[in-house]
Amino acid sequence: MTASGEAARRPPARRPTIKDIARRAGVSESAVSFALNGRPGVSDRTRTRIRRVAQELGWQANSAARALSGDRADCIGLVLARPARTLGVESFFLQLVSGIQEVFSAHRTALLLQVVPDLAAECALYRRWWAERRVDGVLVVNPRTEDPRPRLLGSLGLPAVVVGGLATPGPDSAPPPLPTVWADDAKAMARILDHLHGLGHRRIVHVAGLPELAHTARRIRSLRSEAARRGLDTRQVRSVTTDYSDAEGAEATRRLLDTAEPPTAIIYDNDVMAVAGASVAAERGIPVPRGLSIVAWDDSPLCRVTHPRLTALVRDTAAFGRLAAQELRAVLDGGPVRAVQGELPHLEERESTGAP
Amino acid sequence: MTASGEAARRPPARRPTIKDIARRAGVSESAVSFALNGRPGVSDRTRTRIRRVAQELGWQANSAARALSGDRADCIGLVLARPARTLGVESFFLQLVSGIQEVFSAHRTALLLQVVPDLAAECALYRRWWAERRVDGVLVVNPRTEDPRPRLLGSLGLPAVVVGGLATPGPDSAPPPLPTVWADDAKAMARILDHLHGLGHRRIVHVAGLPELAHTARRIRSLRSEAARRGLDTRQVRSVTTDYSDAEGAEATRRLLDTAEPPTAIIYDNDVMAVAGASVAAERGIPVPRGLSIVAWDDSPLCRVTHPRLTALVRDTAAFGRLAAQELRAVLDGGPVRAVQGELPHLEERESTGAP
DNA sequence: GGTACTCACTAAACCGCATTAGTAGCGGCA
DNA sequence: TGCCGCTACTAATGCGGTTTAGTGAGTACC
Repeated sequence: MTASGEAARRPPARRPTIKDIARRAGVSESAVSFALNGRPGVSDRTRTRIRRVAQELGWQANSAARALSGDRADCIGLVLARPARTLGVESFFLQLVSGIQEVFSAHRTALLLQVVPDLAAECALYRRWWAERRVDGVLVVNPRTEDPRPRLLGSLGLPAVVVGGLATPGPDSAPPPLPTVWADDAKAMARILDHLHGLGHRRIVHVAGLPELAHTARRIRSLRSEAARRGLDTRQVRSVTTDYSDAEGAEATRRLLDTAEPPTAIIYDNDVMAVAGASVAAERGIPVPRGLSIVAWDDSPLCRVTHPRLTALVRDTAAFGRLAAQELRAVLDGGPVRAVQGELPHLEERESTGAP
Repeated sequence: MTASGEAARRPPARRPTIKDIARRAGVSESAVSFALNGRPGVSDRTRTRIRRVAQELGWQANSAARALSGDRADCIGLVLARPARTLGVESFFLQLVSGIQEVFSAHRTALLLQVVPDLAAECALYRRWWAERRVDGVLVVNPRTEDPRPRLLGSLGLPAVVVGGLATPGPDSAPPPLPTVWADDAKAMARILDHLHGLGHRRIVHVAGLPELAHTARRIRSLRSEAARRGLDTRQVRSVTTDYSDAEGAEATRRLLDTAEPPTAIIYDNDVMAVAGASVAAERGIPVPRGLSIVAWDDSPLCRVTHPRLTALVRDTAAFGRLAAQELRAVLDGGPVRAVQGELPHLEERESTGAP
């Protein structure tokens, strides 16, 4: 159903160019360019006058023209390769984007965001952006254990920063390392185990996310080594993987609770699964934390609205986004390839964890 | 803490231009342009040959050059004016963005996303994008009851589509109407009231979102008129407003339950507040739905992980995004200013609603 | 056989800016 | 007086496309 209206399109105001400024200030276009870009070649008096005229006209450089002559796009890209199904359950991405923006908007650099169905589409998009010179660089999220992206971006020469840990290179020879910002999942996992082990838990299961993601692998590895270090039985302290959805989180919980020796504590890799797990416990009449302790990896309002409230690993995701953005800026400025570590998350102990 | 590495920057492959294609195909640059854009002026034989060469070289038009000469940016913008605090609690935006992308990526048009703190910053950004010719058009979200954006965008001549209902014009004279895609909140509210009233509820409160948003006003108005139509007491069927956060949702619920005649049903304007409300009921030992029925406006995994699961108004947000994107495309193609209606949401009846 | 017309293509201008290569004017200095 | 070097500018070129204005060859027509 539509209601038509008049197009009523008044001719839009013409956007001023440096030519307009030049004419109005009585100087050449080059003088204007020098003046506005802080280049030498004009007197202070003239520079001030030109700047005032530009201000009056509300001039802003045409981004296309600037990109064409300057060989920059003043734009960076972020691709989200995700099945639509799991999109937007977590607050993670908007927070991250928000942090990224904070840094780049200060540099008049825009953020191109694209959601694609899978990794192949993501790679194709990088190729296109590169060929089109759409972006000056990209932020790569969700690094995988076998990741084709570092190799591709390296060969294209498209500056990139990997967000969330080092992507493990693919099988064929050594790809160029990409600059990275990462969180210390090992220490975070150790922190959680300290907490649970200290409370007396010996049967602890980690309901992890997608197995192909690098950070999932890191967390699983870390759980195993931390368990070993504490002399815990690795059949009773282990990880299972899911697709991050509430459905699989609940399903995994049911399966775990149905075993002969069910875990006394479960660590969920995101907030949604943790809440789903708590819900399964409630459905079975298992008291939390007495019958089952629950930890959520990543805090959110969700963790605070359940009963009991969920103990959660709190990260400042926006800060992580800022860090990633700063690193990409540094790389664009010709900085070295580095691996920068984000701040260590802390465990917010709430009522969902206690002695078994 | 950082670990340095070698810059190891191999000289990136040079990106091919039409000049390269022209040289290799033995024709002029104009011929290449004609051939690749489907313009007349080259024979079919030559056209095919040029296309093959372009393919071989992996050529893609430099977006800046095309934007400069074609006076388009092949890019649309979306600004999110939100305090960082309330960012990303709802799944709404990523879903919307995902739908928008689907349409625009098919047209090789990119999406520029920016998060800003407030409306003033949003307006400033529109001005800048316009002056910089960064975008061909924008999608305006969260229309307000008194909204400066239609007037601004109209005066700039920056094509725009308002997502989520007609923005009520500001006080000073009539601003140009903007094309819109909207959801019928009135019918949706009527549907919810049908359900609750049919179950026997007479004291129904609507915990709404931010009062300055146009859709909040529409829902409040609609609740009032629907209540009147059914002869319900408007002191017992009413709305209260919040900032959408779990905290205010919980707080509002507490206040409501503390009154002499507490509501027997509450309608929450988002999923997070609904879950928070359910949590407050649990904390007070009020059984849901026997002691309190709960409806969430917008479904999400959250509504399915609580106990009992929440009755929710289900909208296909990605589809709404697609619709908005299609409308903006139409406007960019010179279509008329219209108000297009999205599909009517449906009420998913779950266990959180029942007879009082 | 000359003119008109079409076809397939090339040359050149242009989009708005950055940058490089001049150039005019002037003071200093031998 | 002539030359140098500096300042403050202007002219011209290029970025990579699109588009307009030619241009030469071939064909149709009288």
